[in-house]
Amino acid sequence: MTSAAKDRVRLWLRLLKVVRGVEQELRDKLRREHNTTLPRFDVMSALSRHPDGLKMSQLSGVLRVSNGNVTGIADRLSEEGLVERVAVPGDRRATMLRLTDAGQAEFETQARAHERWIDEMLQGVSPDDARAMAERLQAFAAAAEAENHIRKEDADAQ
Amino acid sequence: MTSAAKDRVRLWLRLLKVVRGVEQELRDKLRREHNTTLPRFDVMSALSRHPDGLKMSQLSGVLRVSNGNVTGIADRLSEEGLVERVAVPGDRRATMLRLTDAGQAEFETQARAHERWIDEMLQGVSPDDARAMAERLQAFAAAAEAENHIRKEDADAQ
DNA sequence: CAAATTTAGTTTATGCATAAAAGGTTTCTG
DNA sequence: CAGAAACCTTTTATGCATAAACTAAATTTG
Repeated sequence: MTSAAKDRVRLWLRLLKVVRGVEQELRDKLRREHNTTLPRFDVMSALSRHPDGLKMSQLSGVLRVSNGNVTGIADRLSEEGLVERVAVPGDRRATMLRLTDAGQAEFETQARAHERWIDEMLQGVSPDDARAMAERLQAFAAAAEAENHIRKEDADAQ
Repeated sequence: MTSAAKDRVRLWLRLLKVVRGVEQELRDKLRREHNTTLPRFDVMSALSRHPDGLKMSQLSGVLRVSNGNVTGIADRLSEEGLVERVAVPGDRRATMLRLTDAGQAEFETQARAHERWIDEMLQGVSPDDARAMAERLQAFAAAAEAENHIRKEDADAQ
């Protein structure tokens, strides 16, 4: 392994460790404090950015997960009255998923906590460092997109 | 949200996107080219660093996953003859898990490919940038460990 | 327009992940 | 040393993730 390869592998292992650690902490907090999960939060977050709702296939496209996956999460959120399935006029195959009023209110609470947790957990990163690293990552992601065909944009972008 | 919080949240979203992208690519390659998965690779990697084997509880500790989780992965690897359960003399509750010769050979092949993939995917990061980011992440992880109680070391460290 | 194809969503089978309960063993302790 | 406590692993129940099969509806096309 060349020295450059070693540097890259080391970076990857650090990235993985930090991201997994923060993600695990977020999962724990969501479970303990809001009785929910990251996948459920992600679904509600996507729906919150599309107040008119999203078709199931659009939702799985935005979240980059499989169709069948979204079915199950939507089932459970729907049982709790946080989302609802709405028929699409003119296409009886499709259904829209959208937040109920209760779901919208619940999500806003969760989203505020989510931002706060991230800011707290990343206190050890100065704003300057945060901007610098975000820029490097952005450049890398753009290059990877072009070259390695790693999937594009959206997801949870602000 | 303060400007500093915005910078941190933006950094987090970028980190998540990049790490998920690379991880997904690794999962796909492991599946397509070696007919295995990241959790299986992680188990074999840990065992490879402990040639005398690890007790199930040590293994779940090192990998930071639950006990029951390791049971299932060990079952499947064992069915394929890649790992074996060995009785622990003097403690009939415990079992050691260790790589078979076939498992060790298979892991070495996979590990070489794994390193190569990472180096390829991270070509867009210069060795200097890689070292700089790794150092920042290391400092952050150390601070988080002390303050936020995010779990400690080992995992897949070189 | 009828048959073939494509599209939208769910269902099924499998694997990974957890928490909680259950099963034996070992160790502690009165 | 006998009962209690702690320990090690597996089992069970639930949720997320995929791929592949399936159902139903819309679209294409001969």
